[in-house]
Amino acid sequence: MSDEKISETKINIINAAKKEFLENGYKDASLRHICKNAGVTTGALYFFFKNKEELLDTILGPLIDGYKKLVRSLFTKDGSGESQNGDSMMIEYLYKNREAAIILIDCCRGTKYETLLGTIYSGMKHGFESMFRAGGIDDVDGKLVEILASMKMKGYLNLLKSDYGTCELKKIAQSLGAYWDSGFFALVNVLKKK
Amino acid sequence: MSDEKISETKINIINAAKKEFLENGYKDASLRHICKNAGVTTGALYFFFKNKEELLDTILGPLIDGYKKLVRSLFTKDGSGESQNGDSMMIEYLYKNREAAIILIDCCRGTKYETLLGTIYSGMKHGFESMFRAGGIDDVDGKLVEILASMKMKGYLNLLKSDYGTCELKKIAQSLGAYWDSGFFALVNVLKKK
Amino acid sequence: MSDEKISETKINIINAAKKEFLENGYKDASLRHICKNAGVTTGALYFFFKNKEELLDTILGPLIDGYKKLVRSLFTKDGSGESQNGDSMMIEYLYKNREAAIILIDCCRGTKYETLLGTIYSGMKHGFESMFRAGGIDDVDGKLVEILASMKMKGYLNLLKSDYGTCELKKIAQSLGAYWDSGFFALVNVLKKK
Amino acid sequence: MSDEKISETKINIINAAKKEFLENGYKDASLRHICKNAGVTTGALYFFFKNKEELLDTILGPLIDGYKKLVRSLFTKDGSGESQNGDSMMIEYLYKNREAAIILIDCCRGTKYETLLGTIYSGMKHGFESMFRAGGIDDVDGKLVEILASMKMKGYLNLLKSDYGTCELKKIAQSLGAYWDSGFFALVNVLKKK
DNA sequence: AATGAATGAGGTTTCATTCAT
DNA sequence: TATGAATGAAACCTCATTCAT
Repeated sequence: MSDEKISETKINIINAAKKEFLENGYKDASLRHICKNAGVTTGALYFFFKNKEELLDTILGPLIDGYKKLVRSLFTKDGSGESQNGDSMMIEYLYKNREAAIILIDCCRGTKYETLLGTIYSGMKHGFESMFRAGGIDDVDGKLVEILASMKMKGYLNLLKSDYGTCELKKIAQSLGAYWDSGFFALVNVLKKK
Repeated sequence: MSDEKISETKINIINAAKKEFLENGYKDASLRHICKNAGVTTGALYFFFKNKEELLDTILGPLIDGYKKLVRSLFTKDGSGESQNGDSMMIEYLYKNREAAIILIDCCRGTKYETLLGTIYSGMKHGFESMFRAGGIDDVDGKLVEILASMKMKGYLNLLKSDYGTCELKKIAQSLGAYWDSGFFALVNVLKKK
Repeated sequence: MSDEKISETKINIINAAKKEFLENGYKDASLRHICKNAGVTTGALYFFFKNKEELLDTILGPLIDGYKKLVRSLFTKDGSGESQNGDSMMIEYLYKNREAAIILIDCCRGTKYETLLGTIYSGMKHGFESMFRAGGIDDVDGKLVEILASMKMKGYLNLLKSDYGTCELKKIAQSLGAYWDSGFFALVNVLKKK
Repeated sequence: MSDEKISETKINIINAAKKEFLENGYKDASLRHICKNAGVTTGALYFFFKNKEELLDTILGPLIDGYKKLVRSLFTKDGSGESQNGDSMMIEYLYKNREAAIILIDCCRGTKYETLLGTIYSGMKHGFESMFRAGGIDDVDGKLVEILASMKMKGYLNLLKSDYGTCELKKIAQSLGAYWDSGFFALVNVLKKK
């Protein structure tokens, strides 16, 4: 449908960059290595990308655009933004863009994307807090919420790193959902007794 | 008992190194910054440490020795190595050596300690697998186990990063224990039905 | 008379190059910037010009041809080449080709045109020397002459950088002429006393 | 008297840098060339200087400090700051620091020192304007003043580039002084008639 | 007539490391 | 013990230039 032809070289560079970012993180990724693996010289890279950061932007941009769109659509459907169904849609979406998603979550230390990740964490924490309130707990420890959020994110991350087919992925995601839900309700009960 | 007096300079270097490793990770840590913050020159650092790696070894060595000792003692007491009591002892131990523990878990990308971490993960996974077997599930998905282990480790890590007192730490650890246990049993039930 | 139609693209490139040379000097001028500002790609530039140097040649060539012609005509009219009238004709000529003239005088550090500038300086110095001889001074210090010449050239240069209309320009040029002449004769008197 | 020993290597680097700056200007100066000519590697340069700019600062700093001190002392002695005596003291001072002075005046395009040069030009222009007022001309053309100032500065610059002894320098400076003064008064007369 | 892609050298800077003293 | 000096490789990036189309 689209008649934009993306240069093969550019694709090679992007793929080599993805690999390098995944292996070493953004900061420790070497443009030289990327170019060598892509079979081009440094100058070629700089024909397609203004600098290292724009290379990262090119990889993460589409992922983030889609993510924002998905979040918006989830929020307009139901006010919570933290429904179980939303979770599964999110997982499916991220899984379709696995490499970029892993880079965003796990390989962006020290970049501007840390801020975005922080925002996402905030959203997750708000979700947990409203669930705690729904369970009758108003003064939940902030650090505990943070731990829960980070664990959930870590779960997502490792799910992305796996090689499941879409079907098996759903099963695992459901298993994880059961784990999280039961764990959460147990936690609520423990906290209520105090 | 020991009459080895550790030079104050060495201590300064180690402390500066811990801070730098925590902030930037091992690879992005700059020996120059460490030396500057320690108030010494590079030559001094290289008098005490053969190279950057040995500096990391010095920081992580005691932690790892103690860890191995603790694991051995837990295994000789009861065969599982994954008892609730073992968990809490482990948390307490790591919390006593928080800085080194965080460095080991979170700041060693690309170093030989990734292997050790892998071993620790293996241990955790074996623990989970034996618990699954005890719950009547023999063929649990390896990747699922890995996700559970990584989430638990992430929980530990964030616990270590907090600033709880020993007393509060226990409470949080218990809460997390409840979360993990309930989640786990729910998971067993889900998997049994299949 | 001539039926050579100069391509619009070529003109755009030349204009963009003039601007860039004026702002940054020849050496620090970037062909990329020039092309970007001209709205073409590097390939287009290299279709019209063999290299960066030829681009400069194209800009300075006509100026220099005209300059040589003017000098010849001045020399054939009267032998001095340094008459007041010659000065004013020269100023007018350069003012008509201001951009190129400024580039030649002020933006060619490290290029072959430094040699030409040197030749021009030599001409000016010969003029001064013959004026000194006419004033009865045969052994004037060469360095002093050089300073006088460089100052005069700097005066020209700043005149070119101004935005005077032709009429006002003449007034200023006359003022400067008075300055130079009076200064020169005072100088002759000082030197005679020694 | 002073017991600060400046490393020989540092001196070599500074000398090589001065030469390179003088020949190519600051921007086109190559640190690689400087290091090669100083007989060291790039790393050595960065032991002594934070970056290219600091290398320039080190060369120009003392010159500028002395310049400011001299200006202050001239202003406190007599209010004008533009006396003939001040001129000659300034020339002598600059001549003692010729290389740095030439670099400051002629090799700093595009650096922060352009601002300082601008300030110096402003001072010169103010001096000219007050002289014009003293001569009965209140509305002198700003551009004309600028041309006069730039010519004077160019005279200084070429004086600095010469190889006179202190004694001969004074003579030349006096000759130039006569040139400038007579020129100036002639100019005043021309402007009065209008 | 002009584009878009690619090269390779060189730019400034940071790094871990070494070594004479 | 520790300093200060120096190395050389590698980092990101820009440049003038070339070439197939």
